[in-house]
Amino acid sequence: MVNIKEVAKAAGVSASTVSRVLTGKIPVSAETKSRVLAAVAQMNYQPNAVAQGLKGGRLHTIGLVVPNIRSLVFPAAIRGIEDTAEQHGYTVVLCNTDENIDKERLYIESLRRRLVDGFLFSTARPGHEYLLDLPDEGVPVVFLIRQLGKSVNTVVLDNEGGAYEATRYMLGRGLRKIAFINGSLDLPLYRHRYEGYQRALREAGVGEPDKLVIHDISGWDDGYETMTEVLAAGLRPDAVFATSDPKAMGIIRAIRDAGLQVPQDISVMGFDNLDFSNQIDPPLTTVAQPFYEMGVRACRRLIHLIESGRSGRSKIEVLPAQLVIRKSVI
Amino acid sequence: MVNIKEVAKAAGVSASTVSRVLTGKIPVSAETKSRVLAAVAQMNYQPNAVAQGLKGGRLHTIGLVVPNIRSLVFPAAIRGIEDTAEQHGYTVVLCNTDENIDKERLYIESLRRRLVDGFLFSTARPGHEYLLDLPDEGVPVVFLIRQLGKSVNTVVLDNEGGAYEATRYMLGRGLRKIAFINGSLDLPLYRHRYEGYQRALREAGVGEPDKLVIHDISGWDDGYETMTEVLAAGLRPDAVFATSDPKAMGIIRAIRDAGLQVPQDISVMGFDNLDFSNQIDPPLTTVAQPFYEMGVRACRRLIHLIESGRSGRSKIEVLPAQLVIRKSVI
DNA sequence: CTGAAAGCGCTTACAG
DNA sequence: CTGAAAGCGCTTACAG
Repeated sequence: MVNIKEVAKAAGVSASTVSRVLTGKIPVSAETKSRVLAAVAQMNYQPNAVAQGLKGGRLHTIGLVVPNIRSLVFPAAIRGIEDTAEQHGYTVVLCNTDENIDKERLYIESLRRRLVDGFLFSTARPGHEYLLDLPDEGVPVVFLIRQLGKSVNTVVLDNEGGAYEATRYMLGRGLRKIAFINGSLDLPLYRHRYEGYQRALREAGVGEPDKLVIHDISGWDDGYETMTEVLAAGLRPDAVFATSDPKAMGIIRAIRDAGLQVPQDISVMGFDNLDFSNQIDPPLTTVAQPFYEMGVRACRRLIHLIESGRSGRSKIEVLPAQLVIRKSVI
Repeated sequence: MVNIKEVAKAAGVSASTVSRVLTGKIPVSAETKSRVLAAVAQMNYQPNAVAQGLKGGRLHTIGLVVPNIRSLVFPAAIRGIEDTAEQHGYTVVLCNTDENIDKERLYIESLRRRLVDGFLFSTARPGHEYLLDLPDEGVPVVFLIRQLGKSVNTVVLDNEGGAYEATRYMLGRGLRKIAFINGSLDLPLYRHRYEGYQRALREAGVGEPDKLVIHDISGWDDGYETMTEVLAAGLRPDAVFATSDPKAMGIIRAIRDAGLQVPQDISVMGFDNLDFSNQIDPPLTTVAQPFYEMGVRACRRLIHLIESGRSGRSKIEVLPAQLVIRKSVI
């Protein structure tokens, strides 16, 4: 690839001048400017980003660390992140940790070697408190979807509010015995969903159903097994609130395999509104997360941190959830 | 972050020596070596990868360009790529093009500015022939999943063989009138699936069903509409071979919405074996693509290209497909 | 407005 | 085996 010296030579100026024309901050005479620009265009010159990075200390690159790229929730957010990064001239480096803390540490270590100007994490959870030290070491960091403490800038969903609305909706449909099949309470997002569910029940004067509030369930297979056990135990909720769409999918399968119908016999509420949630049978009534928007906000905030050079007061931004009514709740 | 000079000072040696200890190719006395290593460990020194990249010309980074990260097929391959890259000390930069050629060009341009040592593309298709020029310009390139011409190293599925086996299986189940709902024939992968289907029919002495071979269908909604029209036109295939799982999902929905049952009235064969294909009702019989393995092979090949520094003879590697029998074919 | 010089943090011939 | 020097390709004070 052609470098700045060759361009300078072709334009009959010094390398400094070429650089000044391209960065555009320092005045250059119109005449030389056009000469340089012509040479740049003609030689198809692109400044070497690595050299720029070495000089300026920034490579205009963002490290995005997600627990699992196959989980369907992260790809949606990634698009928002990517689009925003691109608009600001940043490139996104994607890292998948499999929820493995050693893998995460390795990535952070390797990317901190100047390859990355800042990090976006969707992997925050108890046990990962060391992430909280990064800002103090001068590394710009934003958390996304998952939160941990209050000291780091974060973009999350209003999980409590979303679960509250969904539960209220089910109560409004006359459903009373609403099972709650939840993820791990280690994650604040599942804790908050549980709190939203509890608040709605409390306000309606309805108690939590016995043996039908189950935590620590993850994914479709786990959802399937859990619901199969619930039904095998002779428990018959009016509805099941699954705190993720994959869980809802497994739960629907279990209900059907038990010879019952959704929503005629048991209603099912999901949470996420993943791409496929409209495609299954019955189309899933669920709580939509604005994944794309969360990605955009988080990325903007990070770029701001990077470019302003100071951390400022950290802020937790909470985006509203939205109930999407389809056919899985009666 | 601490730099090599500070480490050198702490160890009482020159920067050159620190570098030599760390790169390990040039002999250093055991005594100084241990002194340097101690300083490195104590100061937690990590060489600045950007400076290394500027010097050596390589940043140990791979650009991965996919058409759509939300499509469910790419995330599976990405894991294989990422794991392989990590093993070899490479980082993956993910780019999503939305099948938009301008976006693709922009990414290539920005990443070629030395940020990336080579590219992995899953976006090859007619109209993107300019990708074929990259190897000639000295950029290591490997195509993955999609192919274009024969001049670039490529890792793809045996699409013809997979479709052939699937069709043979359906014929073996006594199904004769097998509709074929396919993607765009612009992509060799769909052309090859069509050829496999044709070969199986031909060998069985069964003709292609009238009006039931439909190309250019993409995704679940398109699949749903197409199948709805087929049924509305009074056509009643014994089976439908959908050349992607999302299409199969939409087709199953359409069949059910028309008051028919899968597989009792109409069988449905998918293609991909995505994560959710086992979760839907009925669990999908489909052709599995070894996405992870394709990612591994493609990434290995690219790293080999990068490190050997020569392009060698390009090779198209074809991995076998595997029929996964579940419940959607009678 | 413009050029020559210094320097970003490394690596690697060149001497010794 | 080890240090001093040069250089990777830029950018940016420093002179003029």
